Amino acid sequence: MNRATIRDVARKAKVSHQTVSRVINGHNSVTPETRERVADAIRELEYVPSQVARSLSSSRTHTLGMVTTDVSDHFFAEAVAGADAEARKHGFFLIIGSIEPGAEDDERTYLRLLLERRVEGLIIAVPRLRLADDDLLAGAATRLPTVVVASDIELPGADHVDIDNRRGGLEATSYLLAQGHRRIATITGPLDWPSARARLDGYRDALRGTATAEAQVVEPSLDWGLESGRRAAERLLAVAKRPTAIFAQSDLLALGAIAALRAHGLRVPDDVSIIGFDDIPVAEVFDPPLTTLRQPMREVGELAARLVADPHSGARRGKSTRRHVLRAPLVIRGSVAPLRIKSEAGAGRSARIVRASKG
Amino acid sequence: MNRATIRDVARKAKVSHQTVSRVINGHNSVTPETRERVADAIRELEYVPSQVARSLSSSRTHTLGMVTTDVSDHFFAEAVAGADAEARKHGFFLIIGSIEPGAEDDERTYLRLLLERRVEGLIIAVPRLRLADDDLLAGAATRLPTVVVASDIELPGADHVDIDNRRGGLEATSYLLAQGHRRIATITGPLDWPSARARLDGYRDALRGTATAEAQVVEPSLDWGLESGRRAAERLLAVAKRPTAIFAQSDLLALGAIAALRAHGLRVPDDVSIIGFDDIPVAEVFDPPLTTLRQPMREVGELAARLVADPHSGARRGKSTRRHVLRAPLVIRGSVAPLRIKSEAGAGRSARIVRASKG
DNA sequence: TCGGTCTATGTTACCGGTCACATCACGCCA
DNA sequence: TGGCGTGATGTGACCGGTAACATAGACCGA
Repeated sequence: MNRATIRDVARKAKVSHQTVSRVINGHNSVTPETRERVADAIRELEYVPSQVARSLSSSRTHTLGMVTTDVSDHFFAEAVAGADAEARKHGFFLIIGSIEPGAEDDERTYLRLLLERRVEGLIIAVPRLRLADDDLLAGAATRLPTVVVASDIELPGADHVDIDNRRGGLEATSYLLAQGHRRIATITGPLDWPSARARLDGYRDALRGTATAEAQVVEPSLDWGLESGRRAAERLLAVAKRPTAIFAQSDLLALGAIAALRAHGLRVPDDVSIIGFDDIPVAEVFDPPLTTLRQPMREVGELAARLVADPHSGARRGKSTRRHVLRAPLVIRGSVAPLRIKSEAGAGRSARIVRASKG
Repeated sequence: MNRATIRDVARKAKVSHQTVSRVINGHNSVTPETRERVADAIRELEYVPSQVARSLSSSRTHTLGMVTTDVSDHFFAEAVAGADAEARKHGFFLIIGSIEPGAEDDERTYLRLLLERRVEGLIIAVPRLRLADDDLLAGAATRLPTVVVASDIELPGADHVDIDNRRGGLEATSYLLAQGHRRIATITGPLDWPSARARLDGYRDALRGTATAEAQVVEPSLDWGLESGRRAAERLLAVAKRPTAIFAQSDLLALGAIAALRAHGLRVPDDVSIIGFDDIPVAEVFDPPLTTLRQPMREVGELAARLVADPHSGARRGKSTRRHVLRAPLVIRGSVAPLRIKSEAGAGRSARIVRASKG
């Protein structure tokens, strides 16, 4: 038994298929009586209109496409959830092509799938996009509203939405400086991520402004994860001049680093201060509660979807590229302490001096 | 400038549109020369075939639909990622209707949207489904392959995939018993979640088998989150007979509880042992590393998609409901210690006795 | 040499809606 | 009373593919 069509309903209600269409779409010029008859037929036949046919004839799919890094990454999942909700508000359906780590070749495949499905807008949330110079993407960006998220690729016709990573890196480091720290290390993310580079730039900006500060950059080989943080911290500990504070570019890196420091008998924040980046859900309940910068990924997703879905708010094809940057606010908790000089007596003083020189 | 159609390509290549169709679909009986000419035309016109038109005429959408609880929940995101990957392996595209907390009325809307888009299979991953008795869902389940995930609703014609929560609850509690604990509390999830009820059943199963054991059930009012865990632990501490071990039904509840215990000067696991459920990414790096049961949500998603996408592996409409249950293995880390009797001397003995009585 | 089979290609209908336009009945006003 | 605007409904084409069948050579064996 196949699904009923609009003509089946029409026959049953003894009207034309067009009248049925009018009822479905809530058109005004239909007699209440007719409307009722049609509604009955729809109910009896369990008729569900075909969006497929509708899309073909109206050439509107009410669908937005999003190509994203693996959604099992919490932050991209947040962005997806935000975009999804916002898209729906504008009457769009979001369909997602999620790229698994290691399957980066799929980027093109998924993009193509989305285009074949005639999405009416495109959100590209793949930080290390291989498609940057791809014709398919370039063509898409000129055809439909396109927003690039968390990536610095140049895509004519596309808007960009991103976290202000550089400023975030600057603020994280400045905060450590303000707490009196001078020997401040950073554990970066993988430097092929634009966000990692931007945070590193911010870190350097901050240190540049402070003559006495010493930089120490550790780049983890692999990813943003715990294990990388742990290993990076191990490397820091092997150095003669141990830092008094660490800016870890992700919360997981921070947590991994804390674990490694603990394993070496160091206390956080008493011996070493740590600041993260992300504000993952457990950051708050960790011991110590992690001081970090909150990445508003949900808002990023929402903004991206709004730009794509709402023709009035930008991302119109052909328009020049606009950059929307969202700030990552500092969340102060317990993993950063003022610098303590060796003798207990000097503990508070150092911090006070810093504050004085700042204000 | 509108997208080129198959007939535009045909005109340019001086063949019929059918021949173009043949080339696109890799049909064999086309001269290499013709194929080449068509391919050139496709390239020049930047032709991308319309999946919409294709679906309409072939009545195949190659699309699976998934209705899920908010994907910003890590575990559902995992399930979605698994289902997505598996669906793709079978040549399907997964489209998702994610229900935001508080917008449960959307369940029906999204289900309907999926049906309008003529999905060829359905994955329902909403633990507390309001649609349980809905005609729309019932009709869908008889029409297309349907799998219900992590829910105990009865849906004729649908397969079920779930974690073995009861066994998980049993094993968590048994492990605490095996460590010598007798006063064991549980912090449940919200009891309108089937998984929470099943874990509670498992907990009771375990205690029933041990005459000397004492149960203590705390149900958090709201959710599975940190704050609920914290509050639940507070309530436990207010009781005269303090438990020596706690089975928290989620890792976040566990972490929240640990935070509360610490705030009261209690050490984990020295004063109170805690076991969680989930194995979230940070469980491993927490201090102490959390002993917990790993929920293989990715596998759940994969299995669900496989059942729906592969007609040979079940979920055929009309067939009787099958139940597939995945085990949640125990992951032993550092948040559970053997029961210590007040006097330090007795510490190890208690645990030894238990082990002996068990083997 | 001729019908039969196979290959390459073309022709036409069809999928299930929407769109543009046609039609018809009715009421109103000059 | 006739013309016209308007509301309710119907008709046929069309969206861009696929499916089924038709056709025209080429090859092949009897």
